[in-house]
Amino acid sequence: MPDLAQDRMLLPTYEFKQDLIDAIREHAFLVIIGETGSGKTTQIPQYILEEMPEIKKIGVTQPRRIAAITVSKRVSEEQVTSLGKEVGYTIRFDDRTSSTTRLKYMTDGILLREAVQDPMLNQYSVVIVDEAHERTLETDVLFGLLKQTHRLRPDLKILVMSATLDVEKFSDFFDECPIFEIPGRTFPVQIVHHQSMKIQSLKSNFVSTAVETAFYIHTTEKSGDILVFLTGQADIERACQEFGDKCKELNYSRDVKYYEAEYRDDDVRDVAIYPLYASLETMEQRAVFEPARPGKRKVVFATNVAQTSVTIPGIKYVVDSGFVKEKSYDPNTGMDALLVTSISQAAATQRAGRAGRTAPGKAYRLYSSDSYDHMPPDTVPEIQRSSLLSTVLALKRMNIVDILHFEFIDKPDETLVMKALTQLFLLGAIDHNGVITDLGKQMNSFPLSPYLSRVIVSSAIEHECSEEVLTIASVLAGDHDLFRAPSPRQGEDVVAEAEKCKLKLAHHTGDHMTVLNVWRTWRDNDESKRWSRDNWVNHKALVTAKSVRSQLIDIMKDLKLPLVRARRIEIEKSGRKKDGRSRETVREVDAVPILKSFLTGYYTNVANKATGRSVFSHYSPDQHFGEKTSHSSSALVALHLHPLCALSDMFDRNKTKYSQIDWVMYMQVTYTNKAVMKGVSKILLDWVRSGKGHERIRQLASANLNGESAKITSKKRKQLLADDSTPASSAESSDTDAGTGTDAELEEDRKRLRKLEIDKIRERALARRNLN
DNA sequence: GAGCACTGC
Repeated sequence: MPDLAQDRMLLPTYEFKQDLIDAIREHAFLVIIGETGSGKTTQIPQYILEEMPEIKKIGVTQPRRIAAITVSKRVSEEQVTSLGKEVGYTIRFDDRTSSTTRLKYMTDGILLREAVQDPMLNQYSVVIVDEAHERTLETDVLFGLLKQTHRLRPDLKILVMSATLDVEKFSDFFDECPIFEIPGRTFPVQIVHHQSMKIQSLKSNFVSTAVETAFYIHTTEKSGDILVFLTGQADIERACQEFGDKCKELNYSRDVKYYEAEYRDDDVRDVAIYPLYASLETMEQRAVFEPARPGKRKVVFATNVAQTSVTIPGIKYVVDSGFVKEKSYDPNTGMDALLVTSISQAAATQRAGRAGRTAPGKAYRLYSSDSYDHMPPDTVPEIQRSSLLSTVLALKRMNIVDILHFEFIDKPDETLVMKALTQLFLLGAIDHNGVITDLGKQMNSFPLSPYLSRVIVSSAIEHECSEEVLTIASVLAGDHDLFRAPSPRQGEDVVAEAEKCKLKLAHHTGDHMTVLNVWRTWRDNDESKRWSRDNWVNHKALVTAKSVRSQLIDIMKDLKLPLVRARRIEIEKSGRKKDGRSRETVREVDAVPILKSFLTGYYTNVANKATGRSVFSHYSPDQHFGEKTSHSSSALVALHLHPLCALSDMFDRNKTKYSQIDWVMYMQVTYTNKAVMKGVSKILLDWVRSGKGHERIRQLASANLNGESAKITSKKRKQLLADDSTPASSAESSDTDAGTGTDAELEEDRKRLRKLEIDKIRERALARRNLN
């Protein structure tokens, strides 16, 4: 049995133990830099535990659930206690702490939730924010909150731990606190740049270049596994294919001396090729983490999962394409853009570092060192490229009313904040003075987007169908697709079979009721994994939804919101003509109250379909008020159905359902090379017009949403709200109702504007990156 | 006809 106590003394942090303790005693804030393997995450909290008996409780945050679990397990072993006693962890759905817990690892989201309950964080004497360099949305908000808490509770110790060297920003933010540097224990990585390649020209062919480079490494470098960073599933599958083809050629020519000579290391002629991205089934992923068999070289084509979330043992060579797929939220259109962009220097460093975990390594960058020099030093923090709806609501809940002047380490764009405030007002979560309402408080209790929370509340108190809505919301809350799509490689029969399964489960009103159908059929089949597999349903999505659902039920009970089953209605179905009679009545859940509930949250996400076309255009309710408000800017973006949507014509070869679509609501829209909606159901426009929320649009202009009293005049606010980057033509067209002009003319307009909008979105996404 | 990565009382 290994001597854990002795191992601990061998870690780089050990020789700084006393200095660290002294520094923590002396200062309220401390920044600690420690590279991977320094032991900072496991050791420093233990030093405090052991050497500072006056400390009550230590909280350590991690950006990922897995890290919170594994680290706390390790530490409880080192402390020779069982997990959950002195040392424990808390993550969503899993609390392994008790009244005796003095060291608690948790996700940053948990601490954020706790801060809403108790802004003073009274249970903690020390709070440690780990992996601060990742700059997650939650960490950034915690920074601001912790600084505020410190003013009220000067005894609270706050430690920020980060891997990057560029931490002066953290220190500056926390009153220029001292920075402690702990040497890491990684191996040197030699960096090789493709000197004649500019990153701009690489963009069109980085996949093939990456494959060639990996192949070059395989044939010329000594043993050691290869990790190739690409951007997404499509890239990765193509790369695996191309690399495999190249290797086949090579094996075919084994007898030819020329090829033989290319091997520098005779032991690794054979390769095992692995794709790695998050949506891979767990089983398919597992093999990547096992060592390759002797004589084989592992070649892994991966997304950014491999940059932060998972570590693959044995990697000696890294190929860095220089690109990443990055999500950024556009407050003007309310759309998420998911675009391939070049990475930051910090990301490049992190990728290269993956080659030196167990031995000296080598990183091949597909771009020149000049291109590297021109990359932005840091990735834009998440808070500057996300919707701030939940964040702003949580801050308002903590009575932080003036969000625009909240102390963020990096301020989000004002448009981003104003958009969140506007939407929260439209949802009824804040009032005219920017103060949270009772409804807003209820909404904040749910671990969901404020849109979905609004829907749930409404289903309980207005539309009497919370049982069903809860189910649908639980599934939609996760971003797994409910159906799995077969790869075309599996053959036409399989594709057809999958489509048949989906058609069988699809509901004619769209995705919401389809979710309910799938859920109930899954329950009827004992929640069996086999049933999911056979019916091309994503089992994981349902299992996760099940725990979410029971969590939501607990919250409903706390809030005293009733759980009500939706009414059943009798529907006449034309059955088979067995005995000459063709009718049969069935009792079914009434879709109307359910869809109406969803509309209370998503009434600004409504689109209508151009006649005979597959394109939708966004509807702005204020068209009917004859005035233009901020959110009307997206009025003419062309929207497309995601192919997995129940209403997509993929399910309906005769396109009967499809042609009957007039108005729809959607839960989400993402722009990649066009704007694609997910979670789409048919609605009636009257439901929108008669909805409560609709009226709030009119009231918007006179509200002081940020809540800073009279600091911003209403004129100034209108300016802030107005989308001045929208082309004038689009602004005008959004004022005129779709009733004027012929269909053909409108279609022309839409086409033209769609192009403008798309260029704008791309431009803005890029501009935001370059700004920072 | 489409899927970067995380997360939540």
